[in-house]
This record gives sequence, C-alpha cells and structure tokens, in this order.
Amino acid sequence: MSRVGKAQRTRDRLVLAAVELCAGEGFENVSVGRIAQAAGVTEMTFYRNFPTKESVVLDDPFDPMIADAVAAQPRSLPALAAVAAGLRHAWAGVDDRAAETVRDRLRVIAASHRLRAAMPQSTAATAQAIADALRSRGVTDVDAEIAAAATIAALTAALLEWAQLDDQPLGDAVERALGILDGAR
Amino acid sequence: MSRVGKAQRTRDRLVLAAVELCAGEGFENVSVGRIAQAAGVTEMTFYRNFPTKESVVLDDPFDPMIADAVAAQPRSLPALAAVAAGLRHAWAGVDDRAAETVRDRLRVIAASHRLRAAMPQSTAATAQAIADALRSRGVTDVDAEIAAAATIAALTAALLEWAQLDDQPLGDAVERALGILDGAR
DNA sequence: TACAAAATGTTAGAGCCTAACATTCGATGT
DNA sequence: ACATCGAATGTTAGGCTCTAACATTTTGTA
Repeated sequence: MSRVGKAQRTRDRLVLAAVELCAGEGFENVSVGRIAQAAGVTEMTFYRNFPTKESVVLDDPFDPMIADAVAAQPRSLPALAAVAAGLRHAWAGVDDRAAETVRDRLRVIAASHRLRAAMPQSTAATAQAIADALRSRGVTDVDAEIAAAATIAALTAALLEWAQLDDQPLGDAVERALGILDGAR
Repeated sequence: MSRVGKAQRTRDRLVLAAVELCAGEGFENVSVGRIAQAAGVTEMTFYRNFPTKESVVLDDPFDPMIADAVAAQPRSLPALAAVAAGLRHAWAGVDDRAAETVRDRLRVIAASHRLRAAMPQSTAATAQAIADALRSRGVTDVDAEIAAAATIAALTAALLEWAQLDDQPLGDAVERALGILDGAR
C-alpha cells in the first residue's frame, strides 16, 4: 500500500516519460501516443491526467507555491517590494534536487516554439496572485495587470536563460529578473 | 487590374472572415473550414496563407513597424528611453481607422484563452528588435532579453485592456504601459 | 469475500495541419 | 485577341490532437 495513489504514480510516469522523450527528440517530434506507451498506459489515460500535450511539460508544482508566497507577504510592504519578497521566498525553498528537475523541464520548453508560446498559460495563476497582491496594496486594476504581466515575463525569460547554463544557482536567475524590474537602468 | 495581387485579396478576405466569425462565436467555436468557406476558398488555401489557425487573427502588420521604429532611434538615447520613444513614434502613426481594426482583432484575442497564450509568438519579432536596441546601447545579452520581454508583456496587457473599452485613444494604452516600466521602482 | 469507487481501456469522431499531385486562373509579350 | 508560363487554388489522403460515451479492470474497504 503506497502512500500515493495509483493515479499520482501514473501521472508521475507520464511526466517523466514526456520530459525524457522530448529532451531527446524535441517536443514536436514526440506524439502523445508514444508518451503514453512509454508510461505504460493509453492515450486516453494521458488526457485524463493532462488537458493538453503541452501541459505535461508545462505543469509546474511550484507555480501555486509562488502565488501563495506572494499573497502571504505583509500588507505593510510597498507593492513591488512585496512581489519581490514573495518571489525570493518561494524560490529559496526549492532544493538542489528539485531545481535539477525544473531545469530539465525548462530546457525542453526552451527548445520548443510551441511550449515557449504556451508558457503564459501555465503561469496565469501566478500572474493572478501577483496582480492581486498589487491591487490589495492600492495599485489600480489595470496597472496591476500590466505590472504582473511584466514581472512574470521577466521571471520566465530569466529562468529560460538560466536553464541553458550549467552549475548556476537558481537564485541568481530570480535575482536577475527582480533586478531588471527594480530599476535596472 | 487591381494594384494588389489576387493572393493578397484572398488573404484579406480570410482575415476579415475570421475576425467577423470569431467576434460572433468565439475563436474555439469556429473551424478553419468555415473561415475558408466564408472567404470563398478551401481549407487548403487557408493554410497556404497562414501557418496556423491562430495566426490569421494574431498576424499584425504593425509589429514589424514597431520593430523598425525602435531600431531607428538615435544611438545617443539611453536604452529604455530609446525603446519608449520608438514605441510612441510607431503607435502615433496609426490612424483611427486602423486603430479600429486593431481593436476588433484584440477583442477576439482577449476573449480566447488559446489566442492570449499564443500572443508572445506573434510579438517575437518586436521583442527581438527591442532586445537588439537595448544591446546596441550597452545592455548585456541576458538583461536585454528580460527587459524586452517585460516591455512587450506590459504593452500587450495594456492593449488587451484598452480593446475592451470604447472611445479610448490608443495612445493612452501605450502611455500606460510605458509609465509602468518607466517608474517601476 | 463482496461491493463501490476509482482508474483505465475501447471505439468513434471532429478538428488541425501536412504532403503530393492535378487543375484553373491571371499577368505578360506578341 | 492569343498563347504561354507561373501563380493560385483544388483534390485526396493521412497523421496527430483532443473529446465523448460506454465498457472493463483494478483498488480500497466493509
């Protein structure tokens, strides 16, 4: 009796198979059928676990974590400082082992046109949380949306660059993105 | 003897039919076959003019214009000021008639999950031009990518918001995005 | 063991997109 | 006007993504 359900294990096998296959052959050259087969299930089961082919690679367990961390910052902080603090805190909690997994996924994403284009969709929840954090500190609706979008875009760009390098601390990528937004001219 | 070729007219009819149909029924509920039929051609002809279903709505004639305007700014300007000036100059050249068309397209985009997610792909050229402009003014490679991504994201978010409103000058949306980036600390 | 729920499989089909080949249309020179 | 050559479009065929409805197996638990 395993502590995780059967569904969770199937899900994990699908992600593992997908990243492995795509790292070798590229996302567009690997069909859902092959990913499912490599994971020992049917194409149908794949789509019961992931809404789209992209999502098996894009789905990031850390995104909601980031959203929570940003939302949890004290109300006393200025708007953008709260966002920065939340991002730093969230990424500080990612250990080296997990960072390696993140990097594998980001490399597959960076190599695929379609996946890069689909990234905003997967970070929508984080963007929403950032926008909320800004709004609750007095930033107007529209400005909050714009600032949140810019923050996420900077973070995404920094992480994609980071994934291409070796032996670079994950924190550096985050700091670089925050530095740009913080007034890097 | 029309001044534009037959292919260009077919292309225009496809865009017109696509925006019209999608405005009424939503992007996901309109098939490529129906768009083609409404334009009086075959599905095959659609794909000879546009690489994907998304591109018929996303394809923006102003994107390269913006890229040129940013690249054309004098080298003497500071990096981010050059980007801002380029963006202002480009959008100032869009007349009311054209702005209306832009808005129709943006409304269709704003209403569709898939189209919003696919936007970065369509603005890649503009992002590249902005990154180049920054690089040629001494910003390092990675920082240029990040700043460009943030700029485009802010601009896109502002334009999508603008499209939802009525009788708002297009310039206001641009100014709002630039304002965020210009004093974001 | 027996049962209910969860997980997976099967089948069918619409829609996106590509490739190879055939056909029609349109601009150009005479 | 006419012929011609290339551009534009149509036809057919097929693989891939994704959904829906229904059947089957597996799992956890009484």
